[in-house]
Amino acid sequence: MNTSPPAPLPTDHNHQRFIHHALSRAEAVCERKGRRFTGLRKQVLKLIWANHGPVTAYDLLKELRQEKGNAEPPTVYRALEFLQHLGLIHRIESLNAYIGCDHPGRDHICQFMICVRCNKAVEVADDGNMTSAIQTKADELGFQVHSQTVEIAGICRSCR
Amino acid sequence: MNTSPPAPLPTDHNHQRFIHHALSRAEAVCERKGRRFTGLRKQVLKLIWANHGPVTAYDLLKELRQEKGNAEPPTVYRALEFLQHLGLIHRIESLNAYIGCDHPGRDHICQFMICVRCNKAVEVADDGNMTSAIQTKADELGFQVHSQTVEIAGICRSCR
DNA sequence: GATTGTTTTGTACTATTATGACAAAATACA
DNA sequence: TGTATTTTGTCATAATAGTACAAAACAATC
Repeated sequence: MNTSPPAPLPTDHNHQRFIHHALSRAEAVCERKGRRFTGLRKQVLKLIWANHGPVTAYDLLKELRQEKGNAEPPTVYRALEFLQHLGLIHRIESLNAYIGCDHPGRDHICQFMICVRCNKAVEVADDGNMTSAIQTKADELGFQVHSQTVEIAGICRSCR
Repeated sequence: MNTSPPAPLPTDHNHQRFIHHALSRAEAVCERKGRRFTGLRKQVLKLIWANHGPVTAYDLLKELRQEKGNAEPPTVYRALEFLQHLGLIHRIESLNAYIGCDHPGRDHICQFMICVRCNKAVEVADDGNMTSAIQTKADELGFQVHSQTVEIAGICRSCR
């Protein structure tokens, strides 16, 4: 995944602003929850957003090493865990990869459509249909839902 | 996962018959698709069914070693890949584990409810609601669905 | 501002999950 | 039976993830 450096897309300028926005949002979330948004955590979140798609922990590790010379796996995994707990990023199970969350802040359900061609993943804004279908099924079974992993693989519009 | 030996449940006798049934079904599927249901593949499928829940590849490797003395990872992974391609087993991404398929034979969508307490996973018989919710969303986005991963974590009825 | 307790980070090490490559064996089939 | 194909064995290594403990940074209080 993402073995090439972040592509300088036409939208790159926008993307910069987007990253910046994500970072301030993150700062606010940390503030609100009384957690520290340390340099390291910020750096990792920034790297995640700088990648135009899901990134693996070891991709991030490489990038972190380029930026700060040293870094070991636990450093990355700890930052990822922190960010994930705060809902600032999501882990995509079927890719062993991480991606920034489009609308963090409150607890939310998330679902991804993942393009097998361009490797992009988009977080779907659920209108409630999927979630309620799942909930209905769970209720039938007497199953108490804690969390859900919904990852749809296929070909995205621009790759068809 | 499943570090303890397969528990001799009260239903164990039924379970034996269940395993047997799964194996003959598998044989039929292979027949129909012109693939070989070799001793090794049968053995792996049997081990999967013998476990009362999702099993990891390395769990299977251990068990395989006990039964036949030698075995290396590729042996297990190859068998798993084969079985998965034929729809005889599913991989549960969020657990890095495998489980027998309840109703193999035709291509089908599958969704799991996974209990975080007892580690059992049940394959949900989708009545179409979830799938159609996903399909609707995909259509909106111009996304062509290839496969889906739906894994709901929580507490099952008997663990509540 | 120094002291102390807590949180975060660095670092070495290890565990777990998965694949590549190639030779040997088994099987299908002409 | 001989030959092509598929499957398996085996060794090596890659990729992903976590433990444990020391050092550093920080927060809170005196």
